[in-house]
Amino acid sequence: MRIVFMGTPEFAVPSLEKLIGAGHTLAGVFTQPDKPKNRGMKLQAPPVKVCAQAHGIPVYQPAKLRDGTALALLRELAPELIVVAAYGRILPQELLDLPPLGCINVHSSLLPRYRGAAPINWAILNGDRETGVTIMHMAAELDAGDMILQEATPIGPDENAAELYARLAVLGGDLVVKAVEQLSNGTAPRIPQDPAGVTFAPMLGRELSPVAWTRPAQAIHDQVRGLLPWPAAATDVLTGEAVKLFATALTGEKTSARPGTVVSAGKEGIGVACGDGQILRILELQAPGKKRMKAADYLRGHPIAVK
RNA sequence: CGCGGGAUAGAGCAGUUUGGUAGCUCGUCGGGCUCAUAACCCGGAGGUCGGAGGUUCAAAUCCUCCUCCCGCAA
Repeated sequence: MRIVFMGTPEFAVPSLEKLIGAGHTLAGVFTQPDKPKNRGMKLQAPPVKVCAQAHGIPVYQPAKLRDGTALALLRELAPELIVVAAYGRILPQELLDLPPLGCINVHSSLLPRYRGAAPINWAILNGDRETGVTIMHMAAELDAGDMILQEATPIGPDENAAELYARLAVLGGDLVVKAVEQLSNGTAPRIPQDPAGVTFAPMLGRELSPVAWTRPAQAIHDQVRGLLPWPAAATDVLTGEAVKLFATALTGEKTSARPGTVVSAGKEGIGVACGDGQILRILELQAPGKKRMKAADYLRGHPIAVK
């Protein structure tokens, strides 16, 4: 099938690669323009661009989708179907209407739950035990279109959002290939989303980082896992400066210490008292200006007083 | 030229201001103690102090340039 692919970050790469692998004709790839990012404000090419170029597929990075040039370009490319995966822009109706088979989207949640920008993170932050990937038709309203395929996967008790992100990206790639196949032979279902089950997953922000140790250990464990790789949970109970937490472990051990108290520090990690009386063990952290390291390594150069 | 921090033994850090024999905690190796141990005691190995120049009798330390890493901001 003749397809135009639209996507930007790492999440979209497996979908693109699997569509190529399935033998489809990629007429073109749309991705966000290179943007000045990071230290030194260097221009950074989106992962999808790198992947597309490696396969010799023409890459387009329009700054605007509504000035007519994108529409003209798409007419020229004449795709039967547009596949979108984390493109990061809203497609105007005129683009949605262009391909004969329409536009489909790879979304990393079990819709109608978690419409929006950060579904993977919110599934973990809320303590969900499973999530998944949905392939759906695109509608004017964000992530609200009729569903074609959906696949669930359990969330591991210690799995973090970065790991889950990678898994769902692959799952989404497999699923989108199936959906394209069904669309091409006319067997694709259209399952409306149940309005009663709709929830939203807004973009993450730095304000989610600070850990409130008065919360239960499980909730903090979820926070640490859900906010990776960015913005990451952070706490200042160790040294007074904000330290990012990359990995924690539930111990099941009880303490009567006040929440936020450091009750142990050794090669097992750093134990901190939580609101429900349980001890949460910090396994991996990152101090300002430092690299991410195991808690035991951190302790060698930064002795911590245990109360 | 967006702002800032950093690179010293396998790991994490101190030492740099005020140049003068390379230090701490841990790991590692050997020995000892012990019913036993991730505990304790004794001893050892391991570092061109990120790289290249410069100043100096002498540079981890002062000057110049480079490479890589991290935080903020976007």
